[in-house]
Amino acid sequence: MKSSTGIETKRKILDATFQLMADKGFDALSIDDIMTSIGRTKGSFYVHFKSKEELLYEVMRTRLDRGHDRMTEEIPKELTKDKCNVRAILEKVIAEIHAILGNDRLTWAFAYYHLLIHSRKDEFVRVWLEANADQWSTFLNIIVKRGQELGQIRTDVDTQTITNMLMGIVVGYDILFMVKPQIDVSEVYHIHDWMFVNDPSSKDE
Amino acid sequence: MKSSTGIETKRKILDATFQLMADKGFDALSIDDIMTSIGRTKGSFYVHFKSKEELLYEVMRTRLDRGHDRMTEEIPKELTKDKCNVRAILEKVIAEIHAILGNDRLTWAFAYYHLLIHSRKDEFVRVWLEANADQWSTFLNIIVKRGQELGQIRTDVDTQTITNMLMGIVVGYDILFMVKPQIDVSEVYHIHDWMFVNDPSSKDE
Amino acid sequence: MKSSTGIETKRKILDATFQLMADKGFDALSIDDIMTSIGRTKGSFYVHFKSKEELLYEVMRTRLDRGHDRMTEEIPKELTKDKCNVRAILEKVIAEIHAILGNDRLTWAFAYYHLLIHSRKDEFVRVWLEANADQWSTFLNIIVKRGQELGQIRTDVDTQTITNMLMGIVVGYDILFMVKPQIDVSEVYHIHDWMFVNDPSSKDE
Amino acid sequence: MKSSTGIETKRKILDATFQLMADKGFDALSIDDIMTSIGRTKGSFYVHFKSKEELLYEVMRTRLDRGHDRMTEEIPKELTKDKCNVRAILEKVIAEIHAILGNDRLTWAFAYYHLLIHSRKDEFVRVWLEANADQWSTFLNIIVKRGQELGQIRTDVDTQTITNMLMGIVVGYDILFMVKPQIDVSEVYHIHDWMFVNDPSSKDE
DNA sequence: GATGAATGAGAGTTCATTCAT
DNA sequence: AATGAATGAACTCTCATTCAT
Repeated sequence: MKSSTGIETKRKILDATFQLMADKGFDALSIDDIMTSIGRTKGSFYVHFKSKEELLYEVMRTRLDRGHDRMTEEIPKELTKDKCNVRAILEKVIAEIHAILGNDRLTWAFAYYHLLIHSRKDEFVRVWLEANADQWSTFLNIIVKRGQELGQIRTDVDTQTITNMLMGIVVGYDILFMVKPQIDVSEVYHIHDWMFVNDPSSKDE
Repeated sequence: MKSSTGIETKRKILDATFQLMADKGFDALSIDDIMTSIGRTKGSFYVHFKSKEELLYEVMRTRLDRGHDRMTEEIPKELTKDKCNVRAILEKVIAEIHAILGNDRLTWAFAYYHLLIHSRKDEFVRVWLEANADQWSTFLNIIVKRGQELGQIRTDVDTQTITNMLMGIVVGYDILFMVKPQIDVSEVYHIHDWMFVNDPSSKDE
Repeated sequence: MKSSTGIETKRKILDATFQLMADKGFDALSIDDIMTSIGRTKGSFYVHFKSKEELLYEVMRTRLDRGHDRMTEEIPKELTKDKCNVRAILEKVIAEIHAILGNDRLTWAFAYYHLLIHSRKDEFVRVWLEANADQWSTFLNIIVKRGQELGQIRTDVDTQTITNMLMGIVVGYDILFMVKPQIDVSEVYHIHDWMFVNDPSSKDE
Repeated sequence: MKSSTGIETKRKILDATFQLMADKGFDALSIDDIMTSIGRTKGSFYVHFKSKEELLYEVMRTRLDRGHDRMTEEIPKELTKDKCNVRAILEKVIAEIHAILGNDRLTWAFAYYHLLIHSRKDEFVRVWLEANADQWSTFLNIIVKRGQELGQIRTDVDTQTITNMLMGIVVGYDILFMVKPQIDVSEVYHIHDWMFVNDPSSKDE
């Protein structure tokens, strides 16, 4: 097993790290754990990464950054349409997030909270997390504002506040889910009953 | 300072651990860190605790369990009153939580998420967290149900779902607060605009 | 073997390091080597030193700094005497150095040259070495100048140049000694035949 | 730059190693350092050398052995002349050494002392160093003896002792120069004032 | 000739834990 | 109740060396 593609091994390391991170957290995860799990030895880790820290950054870049980009292109286009259904769009967004997370939901949640904790001692991670949150906030803010303009979303609450609550409840459910995996995450859709006005087409799920 | 009450030192250790946990997390926190911070030496730690693990459990017991008890006695009494204002009660509950957290808000949040992560590898912690969540859930569920009975809280959404959303949004705001400490946590009160029906007395703060 | 005096173990580490340094050099010397040689385990090294680097500095401080101090007190007093024999004084100085080195001559030489090499990458060591050389230079310069004043040392060569040659030949012989341990280091005394003028009482050892 | 002459690359490796040795020492120098510095990769090192050890020997052979050969042919011829000026010859020898060292003086010095230290654990290096010293000693001894025969060099000191002091002071100045690069190495010529008798044409540089 | 992925031994360092004092 | 020396396992990282390509 002397030779394999560098890129392939690197990808395996990134994937394994992401999976294992959720279990033990990044700090408690040893390079030995990672490399053993992909059938390589400790020493060869450093062929692909300069340090464990670099590995973390790469995991964030390749794993957590993606997904967001996929949506920020189409959604804005749909919003500009004259007769658009903001609630439908928002549900699509959330559904797509769910799709991305898929069965890895818990893994993602743990990975994220590990980052959160890691951010305390790592400026780079802290900045990245905040930027990431800002991206989502900006993105959702656009949707909410459009909903208010079209008279579909209530206007008695400030746009940014609604955005914050939207984000808050989504991540909040993640936490509940971490504590009680049997919880029904789709309940989160009920927030729509509250933020959208006179909505005859009842929701499902 | 060679001799002091055992109980006093033990309390100091518990307090210091809680404070330091927020910064570095429980795992990254060394016994040396803790003992140095209270002016004692590493060796004497084991006079008070059998292991680092036991320390964690004691922190949870003495720090995180309390607060809850303080409320679960008075609130139910108020709820049984004929003409009670459920919204006012709920706001009192949240205000009281805020009071408990006080300036340690971030500390609490980090401590909690450390536990969350720790729960992955520690059955004891996992069970405790779930029990803790259940306590709160049960407690809030009672309030919400009473609100619905009195016609103060909307009934088109299931009692437990409203409870879950209530909890979700509260913890969700904590997360947002961890990422962006400049966020206004009191926004969370707006959820009341949504769950309570025809409420003329506008909210505050 | 759980308990011993900290100071005792620390001294053992310093001594062992000095001895072993001569063999393998400081870099090639592992902490395991040192601790095993004194019957302790690697981990306990860090009870006494913060790092391997600190160990090096302490070795320099406690080993290489001493000796010099012993002389710089008496010699100057002797020099101020009206009828002093500078050659005798100089020979005493060199004899005393030899006495300090004793059977550890090779060890000292190797330790010193390891430092020399280490100085390339360690500012602290570089500065220390230069300061150490300056001390000796200043010390010898005083002796030589006094000898010239008294008409005992030739004045056709600059004071500092004589000092430099004196130092040069002493360390030079150390090098020769490293390459060929059978060389007779006491030959170095012949330099006196050259620097001192009309000296009837010839001398070799 | 995929393919080049093997010999060319080998020479590059030898040169780079010599240069880099002075900075970090041979042990601290990694094969990666060397190969990167010449724009090749680690793996190809083993096309040219069997091991790192072999590299060291080759550096010694090709770098440190030369220079000596250049002189040992002409000088003896000059010495046999009836009316030869031994002092002039000796100065020529030293000047030539200086020329060989050139601006690499410090590099040579460090490289040499690394070897010195390396000799402790490597029989081959030890033997080579001793042979090298013997060569120089023999060579200088011939010059000194001839100077004594011609009455140009003092005879009150043993031939070999003068030779040793000559070597000692030359290498001694190298050490001083390592510690204090601002020192004037040409001072070393003053030893001639001492070993040569009634020399009217004084000399400094 | 050159590449670069992989290896495995060993480095310095940290740390929970033990125990004689 | 407190100390601090000692332990040993685990960690991140380095590096000479091998080998399929």
